[in-house]
Amino acid sequence: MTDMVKLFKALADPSRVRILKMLQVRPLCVCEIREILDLAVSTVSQHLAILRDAGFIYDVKENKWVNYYLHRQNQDKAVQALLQLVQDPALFGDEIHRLDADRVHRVDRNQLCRL
Amino acid sequence: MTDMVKLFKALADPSRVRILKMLQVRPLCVCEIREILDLAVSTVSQHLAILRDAGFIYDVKENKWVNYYLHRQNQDKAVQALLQLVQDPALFGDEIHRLDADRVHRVDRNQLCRL
DNA sequence: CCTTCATTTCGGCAAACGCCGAAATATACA
DNA sequence: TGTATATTTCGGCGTTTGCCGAAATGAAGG
Repeated sequence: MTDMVKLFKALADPSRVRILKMLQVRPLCVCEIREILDLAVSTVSQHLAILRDAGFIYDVKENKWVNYYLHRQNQDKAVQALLQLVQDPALFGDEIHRLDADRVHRVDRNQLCRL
Repeated sequence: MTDMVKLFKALADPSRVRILKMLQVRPLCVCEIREILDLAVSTVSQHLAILRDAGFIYDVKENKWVNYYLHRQNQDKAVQALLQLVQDPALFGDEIHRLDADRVHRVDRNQLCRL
C-alpha cells in the first residue's frame, strides 16, 4: 500500500479525526481522550497508534502520563498538508468538534484518571 | 458519519487514488479504467460510485460509454482542497501512478471493449 | 422490436476494521 | 521491593470493505 493511502486511512475514521481536532487545542493523555470520546482505553490507544504511525501525532512520556501532540513539524509534506487541511475550520468545521474542544478545556486528568 | 470522513474514506483505497490520478490525464470510461487496474468491471464501477458520491468525480454518458471526469469545479471547498492535494505530484508521486498515466495515453476503448 | 454491449446492481465470500475486556507492560512512589 | 496506576498488547467478536461472477439495466443500431 502506498504511503499516501496510509495517511488517508488514518483519517478515515470519525474518532481519529476528533482526536486530531482535540489535540489542536492542547496536548492530551490517553485517559483524557478516552473520557471525551467515551470509548474503551484500549480502543483509544489503538487509534493513537494509527495516527502516530501515519506521522500525524507523536507522544512524550511525562510522569505517569503519555502526552500526545500534533506532529506539526513533520518533514513529510503530505502529512503537513493534510494536517493543515484537517485543522482548517473553514474546511472541516463540525459541531461535534466544537463540543470536543470545549470539553478539552474542561477535562482534568487528575480528576478522571481512575480507570 | 461526518462528511469529511466520507471524503477520507473515499481516498483510503489504492485503486481509487489510482483512478483519480488517471483521470488527471484525461476522462476515461469504465472499461478503460478496468483494463489498467485489472479488476472486475463491477468492482471498478463500485469504486467510481464511491468517488462520485464523495464529489471527486462526475460522469457523462456519451454514445455507448459513460465517461468519468475529475470534478475540478466542485463547490465544496474540502473536496477541492483534497483533489488539489491528490493531484500534486510533489506530495503524492508514486511509481505506479506514473505507469498508469503512461497506460492512459495508450489505451483505446475501441480496441479493448469486448468485455 | 430485438440484439448488442457498456455499465450498474445484487449476492456472497474472505479480509480488514473498530470495538471490547483481560492480561501484560511500564513507571512512579511508598 | 511492592503496590498503584497509566498505557499497550492480545484474543475475540460483529460490521464494513473490497472483490468476484451473474443478473439486471439502459442506450444504440440493425
